[in-house]
Amino acid sequence: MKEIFGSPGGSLAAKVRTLAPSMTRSMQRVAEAVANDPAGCAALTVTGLAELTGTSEATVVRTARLLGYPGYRDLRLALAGLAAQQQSGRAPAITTDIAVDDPIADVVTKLAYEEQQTLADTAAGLDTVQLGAAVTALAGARRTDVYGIGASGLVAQDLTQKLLRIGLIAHAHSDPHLAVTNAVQLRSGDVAIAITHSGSTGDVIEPLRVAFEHGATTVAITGRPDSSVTQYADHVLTTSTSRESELRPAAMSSRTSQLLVVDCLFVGVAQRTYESAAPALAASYEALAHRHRSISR
Amino acid sequence: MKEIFGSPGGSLAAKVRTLAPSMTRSMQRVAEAVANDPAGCAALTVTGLAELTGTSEATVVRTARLLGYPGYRDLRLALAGLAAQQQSGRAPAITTDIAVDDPIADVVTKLAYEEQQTLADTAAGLDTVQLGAAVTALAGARRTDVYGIGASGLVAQDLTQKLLRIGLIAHAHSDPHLAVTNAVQLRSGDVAIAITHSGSTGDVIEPLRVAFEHGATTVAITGRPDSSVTQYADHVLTTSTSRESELRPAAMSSRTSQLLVVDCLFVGVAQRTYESAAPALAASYEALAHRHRSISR
DNA sequence: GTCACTCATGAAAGATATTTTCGGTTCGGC
DNA sequence: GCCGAACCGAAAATATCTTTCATGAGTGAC
Repeated sequence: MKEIFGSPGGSLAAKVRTLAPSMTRSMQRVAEAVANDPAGCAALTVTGLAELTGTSEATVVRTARLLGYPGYRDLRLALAGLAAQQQSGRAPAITTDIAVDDPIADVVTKLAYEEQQTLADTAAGLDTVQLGAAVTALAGARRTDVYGIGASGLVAQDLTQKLLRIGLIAHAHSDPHLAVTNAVQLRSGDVAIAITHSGSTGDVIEPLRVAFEHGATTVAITGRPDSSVTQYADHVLTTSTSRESELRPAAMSSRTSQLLVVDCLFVGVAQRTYESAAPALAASYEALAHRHRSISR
Repeated sequence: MKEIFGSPGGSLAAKVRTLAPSMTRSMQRVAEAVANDPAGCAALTVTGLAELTGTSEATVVRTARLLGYPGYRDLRLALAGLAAQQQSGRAPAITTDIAVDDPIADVVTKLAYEEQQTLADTAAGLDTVQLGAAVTALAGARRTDVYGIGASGLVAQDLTQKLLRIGLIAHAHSDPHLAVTNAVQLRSGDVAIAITHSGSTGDVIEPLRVAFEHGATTVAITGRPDSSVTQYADHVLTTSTSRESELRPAAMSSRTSQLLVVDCLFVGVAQRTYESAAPALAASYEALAHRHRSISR
C-alpha cells in the first residue's frame, strides 16, 4: 500500500475512487474487486470476474469502459501490467546470509545476488592501468606460465585454456615443484601470473619469485594487494573480497572475482592480437562443432 | 539502477535464447518479435502477431506453448506485465557488444555487466524442484561422479573440490574412457552428473548413459534442455545461454552459469548435511590457514 | 537421382472469450 | 397504482483463440 506516488496502480485506485459515485451498485462491486486485487482479476475472464462479483459480463464490460478502456480485454492487460509492477516493487531484501533452513529457491536467489555483487565490486575495484599493462605483457609474451592452487588452480587453467585458444603459449601449474622448475626457464619477455586469493599461498609465491628473479614480467591476481605475493609482482590485479558466511566460503566469491579478471585479461589480449586471435578462435570453434555433431543425435 | 537483479526482460529473453535452438524457423521469428518488443506484441492479437511475423496463428500459439504458457492469451498477459516493468524500470542496458577497439575500461564494464546478466538469467530459469531433487540425491549418495570436458571440466572439478570439502566422496572425470570405466561401478544410490553446455558432447553423454543404465541417479547441467544428454538424466538443470559475440565466446557465459548452478548444488547439499558439513568445512579451513601462514610471511 | 518419410507450416474448422443487444426488473415520482 | 428511466443480466453476435488437418519442403536411405 505504498502506491501513493504517481504509479499506475495509484492511478487506477484513484480513478476507481473518483468514478465510484457515478457508478451503479453492480459496477462498484466490479471496480472494487479490480482495485483490491489487480493480479487476481487479471487471471480471470469476463465471465469469471462477473461470477466473482455476482454480476454479469455486460456489467464488467461497462465498468471497464467507465474506467477508460475500450473493453475488458484491455483492462485485463493493464491489470496484468499493474500486478507485475507491484510484484517487482517489493524489495528483494536479500540482506541476510544464507541460513541452514533456507528453502532452495532462496539459496538460488541469494547466491546469484551475492555473485552479482562480487562482480560489481571487482569491476569497480580493478585498476585498468595495471590491467592494461598486464594485457600488453601477455600479448607480447613468448610464453606464459600461470600458477594457482586449489580453487585458484581452476581459474589458472581457465585462463590457460583461453590463451591457448587464441594461439598463445600458456601453461597452468598446480604442482609447486614443477612450477618452480618451469619458472627457472622464464626470462625477459615471458610472463608469469600468480593467482591466489590470500596472497600468501607459498606454493604459488615461490614460482612467481623465481620467475621475477629471472626477469620475466610477473602479474599477481589477489584479493590482498598488500600481501607477500605482490612484492614479486610487476603488476597487481586486485580481486574483491566479499564477506563470507559459514555456508558460503570466501572461495566462492573469490573465484567469481578471479574469473572476471581473467576474462578481462583474455579479451584484452584477444583485442591486441586480433589479427591472429580471430581466426584461431574461429578454428577452434569449428573443430569443436564437428566433435559435437559427430557423436550427438 | 536496481536492474542488476533479475532483470525483467531478462527472464523472458533468456528463455527465448535457451529455447531458440529447439524452435523451428517460423517460431523463432515469433519468439524474436516477442523478445524484442514485449510491449508492442502485447497490444496485438494472435492474428496481428501472426501477420507481423509473417506466420500463422497456429505458429504463434505453438511458440507461446513452447515458452511455457498454456496459450497465446497467457503469453500476452505476461508480455503486458513485462512491458509495464520495463517501462518503470528504465534499464540503462549496455547494449553493444565488446568491440576490438574498446578501451580496456569498457571491456571490464561490459564483461561484468554481461556476467551479471547471465547470473540473473540463470537464477530466473533454474527449476528449483529439479535442483532440490538433485540436492537430495547428492546428499544421500554413496559416491558421486562428475563428467565435464574443456571449460565444463573445470566446473566439474570445482564441484568436486567443494563436495570433498564437506566430506562427500566425489570424483571429476575429464578422460572419457576412465569416466566410462568408473561409471560402470556406479549403482543405485550413487549420483552421476554430466556438465555440458551444448548437451551433445558425446564424451560426456556416454559415461552418463552408462551410469544411468547401472541405476545411478543422473543429473545433467546443460544449456540445451532438449538435447541428447537429457535422455539419460533423471534431473535436468538448465543453464542460461546468452548471446555471444566474437570476442566473448559462449563458453564464458556458460561457465558463469554453470558455476552458479554448481554453487547452488553445493550449498543445498551443505544445508542437508549440515551436521557433518559444518565441521568438515571448518576443518579444511583450519588446514589451509595453517598452510598459508607457514610459508608466507 | 529417386523414393519414402518426417516434420514444419498455414488454412480453416472448432472452441472460447468478449461485446452487444434487448427485454425484464427495480425504483422513484406522480 | 401507473409511468418512465435507469439498471441489469441472458443470450445472441462478434472477435479472438485453439485445434485439426492437408500440404509441401526438406532429409535421409537406397
